[in-house]
Amino acid sequence: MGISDRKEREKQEMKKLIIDAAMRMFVEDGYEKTSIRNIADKIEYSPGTIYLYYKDKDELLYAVQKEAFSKMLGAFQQHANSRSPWKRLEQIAYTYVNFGIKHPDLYDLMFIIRAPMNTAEKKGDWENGDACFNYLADTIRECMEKGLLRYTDPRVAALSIWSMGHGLVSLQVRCRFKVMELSEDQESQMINISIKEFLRTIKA
Amino acid sequence: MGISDRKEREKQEMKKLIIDAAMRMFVEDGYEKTSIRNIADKIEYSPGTIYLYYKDKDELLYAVQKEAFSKMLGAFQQHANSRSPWKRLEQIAYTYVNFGIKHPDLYDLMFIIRAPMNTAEKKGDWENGDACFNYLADTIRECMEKGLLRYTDPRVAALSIWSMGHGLVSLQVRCRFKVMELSEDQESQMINISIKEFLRTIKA
DNA sequence: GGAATTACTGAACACCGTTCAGTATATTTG
DNA sequence: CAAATATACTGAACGGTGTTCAGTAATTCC
Repeated sequence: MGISDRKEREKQEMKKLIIDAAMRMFVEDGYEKTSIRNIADKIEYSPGTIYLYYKDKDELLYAVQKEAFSKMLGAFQQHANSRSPWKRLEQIAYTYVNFGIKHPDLYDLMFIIRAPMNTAEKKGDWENGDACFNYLADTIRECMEKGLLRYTDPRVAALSIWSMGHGLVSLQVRCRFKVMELSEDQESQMINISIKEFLRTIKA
Repeated sequence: MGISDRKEREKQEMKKLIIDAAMRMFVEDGYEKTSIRNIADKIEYSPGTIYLYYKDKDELLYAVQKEAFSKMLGAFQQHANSRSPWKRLEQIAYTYVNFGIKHPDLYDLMFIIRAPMNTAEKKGDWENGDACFNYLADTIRECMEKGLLRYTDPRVAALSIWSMGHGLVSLQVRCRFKVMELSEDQESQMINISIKEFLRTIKA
């Protein structure tokens, strides 16, 4: 049946049109200014149309989040691909933090705001972050097999390393380091030193 | 002048009435459902009245945030008061994470949401977190004086320790650990192990 | 070509933060 | 004490939000 094939294809194209517009607005104008109405305006459709393709805003954000994660995975593949598992772990850490600071609005969507996790809850699982998390988890496993890490449980290692990275990024993008009264330069410098020191302390 | 004294007192009482109501709604109904209108309803005033006492919602949240920080300071004083600086540091870490997980909505206000930091920006400084941060910073300084920490810079130490704690809490309250597919029990257990391991690795 | 299906619209609903002319109360002044 | 002034508060209105749905226009089917 050629027609229903085309219909399906058109539906997918429309969904892509929507999340591409959303993604662009997200990066350019920030999360706060990306409303259903604004997205509809941008793609020259009525607000109601968006609801024919996504059940609600949460589901739309979930789709955009997926895109953001594949962008992060790309960054990992490009900047964290050393053959040495330890070196790769270091590269992952720096790439993660750089990504967060360079794309704060995408980082919001991926790790900070509550929004798209309701959809993840409904769907029963949250597949979006899988590939990125496994990139880290696999590297950690490799490191531990070679006895390069001080951890005994790879899950604890992943949880800890991820938390340290996320803590640094999220306190920085949410301006909480303000309390330390550092200059911008000092702040980003100290974040880098923190990563370096942390990696040093977890190394076997 | 007795009358203007009373007027000033009444003004302060009204401000307190507002933030107390806001604080209660925050904890009971969550951040999302705490609107200016709802707060006004609760204290039986019109929405406009609130704007006679707080310039905007951000400034109101800033005031509530202050309360939340004093609550956290109270928790520190109660549960992290060992004479031994190292033990106190450990207590601070556990108290911080417990506080965040026990009061996720207050934690939101203090460290996650963007909101009240605009007011902090305008005021030039962010005094709200001062006391809590200094509680940590002082303990770190004491530890370092006694050579109990592997860090060389106390600021880096504070940044790192705080980030680890915040990373654990915020990924947990925002359900991002979902990707690891752990049971609730496992998750909270691993968070505790992460803290323990982290403290072990930074100990000199 | 006419009927049935599909795609889309845009007004309407119930919220939100915020403003402001108008009113009611309290204080000061003559 | 009465009039004038100052203060405290109201609630409708503005422009925004996410979401729904009756109605319309286009497409596909028979």
